[in-house]
Amino acid sequence: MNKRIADLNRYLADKGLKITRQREAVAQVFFDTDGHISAEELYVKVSRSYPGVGLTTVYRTLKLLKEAGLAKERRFAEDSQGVFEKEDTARHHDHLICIRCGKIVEFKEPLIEKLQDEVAQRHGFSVEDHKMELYGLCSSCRTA
Amino acid sequence: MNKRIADLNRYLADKGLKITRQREAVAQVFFDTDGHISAEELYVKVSRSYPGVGLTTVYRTLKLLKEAGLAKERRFAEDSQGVFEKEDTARHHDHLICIRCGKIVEFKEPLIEKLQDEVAQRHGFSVEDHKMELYGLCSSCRTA
DNA sequence: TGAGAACATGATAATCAATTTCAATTACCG
DNA sequence: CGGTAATTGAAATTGATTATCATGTTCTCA
Repeated sequence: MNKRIADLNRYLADKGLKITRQREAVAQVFFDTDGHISAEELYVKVSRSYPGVGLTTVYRTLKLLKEAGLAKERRFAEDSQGVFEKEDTARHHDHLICIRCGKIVEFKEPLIEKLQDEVAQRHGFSVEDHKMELYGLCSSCRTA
Repeated sequence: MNKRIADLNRYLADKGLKITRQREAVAQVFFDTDGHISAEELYVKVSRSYPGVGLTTVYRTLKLLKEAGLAKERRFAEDSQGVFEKEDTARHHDHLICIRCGKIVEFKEPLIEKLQDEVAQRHGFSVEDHKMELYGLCSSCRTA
């Protein structure tokens, strides 16, 4: 059915972990979600289709998905809870966030990544990952 | 004595807030600290020179310092603890973080900021602030 | 200068997301 | 199938941060 579910199952098998109803339910709903979702929100969504899955299990499954490289955790505002999004390594992106309405736009800028590598090299670092968030006003909020 | 303490006192006066022993103690120790420090760490440090200042007050003072534009709060990786650093608006910088030893190097790259503005403009955004963190291995950890 | 009003303090309690615990349940290897 | 190790979910716990509140301090203005 789903390539990503298969990826997860392969990861579980490799680690000697088990494929359970709950894990498949959480993963399925997560993979069907676009954009960002918190553990709490995902829990509510999963409960609708597959009642009886606990919040604890949602947290645990998200952790597994991260370990398997299938999900990525983000933390936008400095006070909020973590949110998760599908990891698509082929399409790494950064975020543009409106400080008034909260709108989030994803973008990718290879030139910036190239410069990041250069800067890191200058300091003797190799870059494994990065996080870049631009905070500002979107067009609607600017004219309003 | 200290220009920054004066800045803080001016801010407090403007807001109708009061200059207290505790606020000066926390601010003084904070301004004497280079790099990043958590509220808890600052509390310990303050307690050595000025015993009897509560953790609650350290949190409250750091919040004031942020509001006054004299401190900046950061949250690296997915660590749940926020850290603070002196804000020197004339020298905004980003961070290079070693994922093995935790070493943090600050850097500034005007070219990247120029590109950020361009990307934002393309999406109708104005940029007010940004956060960029590069995660990788420092030279010592790479060769170890 | 001194009294009063407003603000600040600090111990403790409360919050909130996230993790741990643990007894009961389930997957899966042979 | 049977046994064992992994998994589950409810509840308890953690860890960082914030709110509460009675008491103490600062600062204004007469």
